[in-house]
Amino acid sequence: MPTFTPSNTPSVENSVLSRICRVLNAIPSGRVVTYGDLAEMAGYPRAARLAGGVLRKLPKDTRLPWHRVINAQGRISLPEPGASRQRRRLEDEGVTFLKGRVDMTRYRWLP
DNA sequence: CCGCTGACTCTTC
DNA sequence: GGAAGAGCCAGCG
Repeated sequence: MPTFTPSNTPSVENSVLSRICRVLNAIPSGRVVTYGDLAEMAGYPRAARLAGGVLRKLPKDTRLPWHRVINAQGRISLPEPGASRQRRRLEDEGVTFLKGRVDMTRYRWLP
């Protein structure tokens, strides 16, 4: 979670980013969600691209499970070399890929 | 206020 | 199933 100071009133950091991060932390290991799901669960229906934008700006060393977010097709949207890292992390958590795709019916997290 | 930009999605061919 | 086009939404210059 980012650190806030009462002085700065970040439009992005506070609302969107904090909500996204909260949802992100709630995703169990070995499960995945789509960008659309992430945005919706954060309170921004149909703002899938927004979710992607937030993830893109996360620091490389973040502890957040950013790798559990994939696109609606079950594919990784992150360009290389990130894609390889993401896939490896998911596989480490037990998520299997079939023909480059994640079996959404089995791993998609739906609270 | 305007216009452009995306780790996106959905619908149609 | 893959390509193409049209929505979508908030942030940013």
